[in-house]
Amino acid sequence: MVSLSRKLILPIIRPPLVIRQPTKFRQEKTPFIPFSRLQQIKQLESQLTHTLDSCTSLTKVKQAHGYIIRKGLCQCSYIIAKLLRVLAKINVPMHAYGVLVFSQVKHPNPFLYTALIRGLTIDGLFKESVLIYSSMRKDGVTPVSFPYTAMLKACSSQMNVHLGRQIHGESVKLGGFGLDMFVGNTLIDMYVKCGWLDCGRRVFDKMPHRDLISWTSLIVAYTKNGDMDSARELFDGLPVKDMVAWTAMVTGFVQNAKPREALDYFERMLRAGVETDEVTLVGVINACALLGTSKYANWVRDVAERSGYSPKDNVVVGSALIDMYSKCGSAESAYDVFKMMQEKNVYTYSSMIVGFAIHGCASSTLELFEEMVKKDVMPNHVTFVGVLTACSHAGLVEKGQHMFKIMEKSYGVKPSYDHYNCMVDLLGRTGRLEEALKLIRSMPIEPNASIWGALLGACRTYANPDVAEVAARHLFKLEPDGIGNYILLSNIYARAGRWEDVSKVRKLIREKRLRKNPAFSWVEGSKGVIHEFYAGDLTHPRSREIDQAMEDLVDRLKLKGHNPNLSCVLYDVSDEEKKRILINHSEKRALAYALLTTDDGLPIRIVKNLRICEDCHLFMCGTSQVTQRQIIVRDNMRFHHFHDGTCSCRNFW
DNA sequence: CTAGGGTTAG
Repeated sequence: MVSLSRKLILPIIRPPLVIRQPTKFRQEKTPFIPFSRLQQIKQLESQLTHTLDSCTSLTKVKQAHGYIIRKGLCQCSYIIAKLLRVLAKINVPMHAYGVLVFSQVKHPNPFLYTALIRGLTIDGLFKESVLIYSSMRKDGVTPVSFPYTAMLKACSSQMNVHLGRQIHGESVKLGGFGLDMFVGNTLIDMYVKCGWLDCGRRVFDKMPHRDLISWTSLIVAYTKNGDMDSARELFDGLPVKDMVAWTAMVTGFVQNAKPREALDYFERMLRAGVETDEVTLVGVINACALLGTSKYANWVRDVAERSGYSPKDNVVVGSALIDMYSKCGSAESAYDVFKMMQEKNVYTYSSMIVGFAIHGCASSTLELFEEMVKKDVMPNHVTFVGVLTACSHAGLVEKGQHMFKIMEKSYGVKPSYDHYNCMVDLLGRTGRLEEALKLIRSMPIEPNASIWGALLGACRTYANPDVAEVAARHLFKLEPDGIGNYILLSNIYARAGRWEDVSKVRKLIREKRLRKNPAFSWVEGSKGVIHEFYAGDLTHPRSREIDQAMEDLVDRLKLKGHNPNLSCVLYDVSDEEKKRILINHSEKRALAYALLTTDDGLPIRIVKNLRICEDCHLFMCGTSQVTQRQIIVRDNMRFHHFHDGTCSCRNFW
């Protein structure tokens, strides 16, 4: 008891970063072998390594093994370990042939055990790895850290913290390297992957020597947890920052939807003279995709080209660029990138297919799908989300149903929640609400909140409070705190004129003390400066001018017969107050600012975090007519291209 | 051996 409590109150030690030293292994006692034979073996080993490396199929590996046996080296752990690593590399399952070859070695060394454990882990054969591990323990093999790291990784993939801890304990007892950098880093990673971040942190704090990898592991753990402040704190304390650490910060901000911070870190990284590679660039490209502005899109493409990563010969950068351009509102630029790419894989095709789909280019989507199949690129679940979405936007119900029916039979893609979602949307969009409900009830998997949400959304468009009530009942059970569901239901009741039900839902919202997310929009002003507008926030330095521009615009719209749609305001306030709330919606203020500051010929691109409301949608239509400016709004759902009084979404969104 | 990455609708 005493020693335990003393252990617990040990102060946290934070030794300085050390540059990694080459690991020292204990020398095993080897039998006497004449020098000439030793030289011969060495030569053979390097020759065999080379042969194994060039194996691309199981047959070739088997041939190589035959040769190894003939040369009398089938007992050599080094060579057999190499063989197992090659099997893993060419995706041959370990359990049949690999285990057989392994079992022929009488005294496997730790590296051979490690290779087998790793291979089994890749195949997801956890029990088998544990078995191999215990037989190694029984053999009393000279302890080195490799097999322990491999086992910790296996435990992490199985989320088995308990066994991981035990194995770590054994590594401490046996070899005393329980907190060396490899084992420690893997242990941190295991804790983090299993959601035990604080334990990971404790290991980090206890490690006597840490390298950049320890630091980066933990930084990434914090970013994945949404805790950018802790990540930043750790990162700031890092005396030497390399490309990977910087990239971890950049992508961390991207994953937490903070594109401007991501770009800020990227610039600091460049200023610090750190090199970038394709992984960094993908992070930066994604940041620009989040921003959704064309200027940054072109800028990052230029950066990529100049750093030697052109979409022409880099499939990862190319695919990321396609996704970015379509999210920045330009399916054309996305397709330009697509066309110039030499290598195209499933990511490339899927990105482009989804890109066409969200821009409403259904025929291009379907053509591209055919092309992909013809070129033997196997479509996956994401590809089908794109295809079904395209059918949905274009009202191609039969085509969509057909694709849904054949996706598993012809392409082996099992319909998932995402696909059912698309189908509910497809049916709901054309008003087939009962059919959609029937589909949901026939699902082999339990329908989740987003499925019922898709149905509820369709009920809003078709003002069907009866089906809406069914969907809402399930939704309130699955997501009791989802404010959006209550608002939707209330709007549906309102449109059906069921005001008593409206007030019932409003009361529910009040009782649950739910609050709407703050809405905001951003727009690119002159010189690529991005301006953010929050709903009702009048702190922009040019607020006065924006107000003036807004008044002018409202007057011009009134002349054309555009009136505010007061039913978009869910609060019980006077009509005047409703008008005031509507006119302060963030996208309207962003629009007024853009009209004020940008050139006439250019399209106005607005990005907003929530779904655009009906009143703003109408307002944008009207403005595109009276000003003859093209307006592109990206909301959290899709793109709206407003042109001369109409929207590309055909008023379904 | 251990750290950063590309496609998902409404």
